[in-house]
Amino acid sequence: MLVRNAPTPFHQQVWKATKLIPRGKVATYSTIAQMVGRPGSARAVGNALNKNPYAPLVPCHRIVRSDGTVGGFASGSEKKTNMLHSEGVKVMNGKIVGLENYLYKK
DNA sequence: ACGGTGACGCTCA
DNA sequence: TTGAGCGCCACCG
Repeated sequence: MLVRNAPTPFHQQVWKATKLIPRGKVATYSTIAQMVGRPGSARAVGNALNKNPYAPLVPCHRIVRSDGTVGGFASGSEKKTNMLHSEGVKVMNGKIVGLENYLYKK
């Protein structure tokens, strides 16, 4: 069947790693990929967050790209930008200002 | 400095 | 079941 009614361990790790990000901090897809033990597969991370059944539970809006761009989000990148502002993260034109300042690393 | 392509894991139809 | 796409990143020319 290949149709997984249950999420894979990889997904679980992605959501867990995302929830580990403290408020006011952000992380890149690559960072999350390394946290889950799948470096170089940042695509799978983005896909997992997009399909994550715990959308309000997982702060997927804290996940940004390596260059600091918010990228694309399911609920609308503009809304995410607003949420990031509420957390104290400076975002300008869909891009994190001082990404390294807010970048969360393991 | 810039642009385009390859590549990984997972999901959808 | 198989084939193709995705919220990407890194490398190469």
